[in-house]
Amino acid sequence: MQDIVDDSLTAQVHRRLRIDLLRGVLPPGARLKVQAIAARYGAGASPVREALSSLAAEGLVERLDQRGFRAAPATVGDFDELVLARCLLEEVVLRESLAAGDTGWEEALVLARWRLERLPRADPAWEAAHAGFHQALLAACPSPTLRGVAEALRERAERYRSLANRAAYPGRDIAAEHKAIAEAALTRDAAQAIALLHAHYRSTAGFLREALGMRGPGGPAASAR
Amino acid sequence: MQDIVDDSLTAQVHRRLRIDLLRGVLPPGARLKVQAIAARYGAGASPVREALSSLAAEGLVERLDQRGFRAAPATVGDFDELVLARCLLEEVVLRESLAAGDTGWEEALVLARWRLERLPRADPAWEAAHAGFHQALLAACPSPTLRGVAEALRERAERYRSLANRAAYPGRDIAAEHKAIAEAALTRDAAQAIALLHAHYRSTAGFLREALGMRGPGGPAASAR
DNA sequence: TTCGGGAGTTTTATCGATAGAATTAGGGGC
DNA sequence: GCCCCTAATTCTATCGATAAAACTCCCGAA
Repeated sequence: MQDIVDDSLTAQVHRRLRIDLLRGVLPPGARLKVQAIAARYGAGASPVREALSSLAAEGLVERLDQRGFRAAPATVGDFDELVLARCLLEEVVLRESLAAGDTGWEEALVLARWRLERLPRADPAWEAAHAGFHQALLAACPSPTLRGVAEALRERAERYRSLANRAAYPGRDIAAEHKAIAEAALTRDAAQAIALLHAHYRSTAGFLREALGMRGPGGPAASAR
Repeated sequence: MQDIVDDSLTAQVHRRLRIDLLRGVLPPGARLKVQAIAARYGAGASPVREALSSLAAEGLVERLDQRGFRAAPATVGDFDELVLARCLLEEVVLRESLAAGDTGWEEALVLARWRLERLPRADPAWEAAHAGFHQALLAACPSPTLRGVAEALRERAERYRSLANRAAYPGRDIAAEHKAIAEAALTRDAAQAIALLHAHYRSTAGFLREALGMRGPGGPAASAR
């Protein structure tokens, strides 16, 4: 048969817009003209407008006074702040996850790492597996709200990664980093896991900033001991 | 012409809906019929629908598959999780704020506490002053994103407070609690400030849970219809 | 050439109308 | 008397149309 009950047009547009935004198809700062989008996704103005409103609330899109919407801009400042926010937030979320994780969580984590490990970084499924690994890491944190925020921040970060399309990470062994993080997590060594996670993020941030040719002011990733 | 030409209708509706939602005028779980709201706020369906979409993204409203919107339900489970999330999040946000706060931050904090202190709890301006105090506390955290999340959570918490309308806090000296928190913050005693803040939240939570007559897992606080 | 003023052209923000999905109200069967 | 099925009614999800606001571009004055 066909697709699983295509939900509302609004939902479809929302989903597709989000993907295009995260994938960089719609570059930062690009004006999002309602008519154009409506035509592109085969919908009227109402669903598009609704989807854009949601995305604006989520922060992926910006609303200009009386001038419509545009893709959220990407700047060094925003990026650095994003990294900082992730480090600070995941510090507690990871800690709580380690404190509350049970056997099921451990197994899911092992599985997630296995799936990530066996995929080459070039595989299109790698992104999803990577996201899965990081999610599994935090999955046991008892606050869905905070896990949700962490997830939202991860998405924003992935957008930057897409923008620095296929940036290579010379001389870096990401698999090893993930392995180390997973091990620290499984042995419930919170301090170590957090330190490794932070290093992981900061390292990626460094490469990305480089690849994006971003530099100059914007406020360095502050000090998060 | 400086008729502060209220921004777009969508924005107006959004603002008013949010207020009514936070104030409990629109009780948890209440169906939010587009037409009714449109009529109430003197607008067409489009602006209302857009506003509702945003609010849904913000979590104040829920979207039912093909059945419209309804005010986010309020349950013990949600409330407890909210308190937990606030404690965990503000633990780092407050810590970073204390670490980064400069003289200006200190002065703003002192001022905020002064304003709060001189207002009787019954004064309609108390809520705002209270919000101001807690914001001032976190204001120096270098991550606007996390401050924003903290603020969003505070709003959700205030919604619960409204629902437990004019609940008294017998035998509790809130002013003293604020004073202690402010002092710990000003002396940069992070551990102490965090402990006091957590106690402050948990204490309020206890009274609220009581006042709302919430007990039993997931029990709804209201049933609309 | 440079700057300010319009006229003309896009786009946005909203409205009113309309298929259709859902919910409710009735009427028989069992 | 209780439950199921169909008709009537209520709302939601969308479309197409339309003032109003915001850009463009071209032109003439300095």
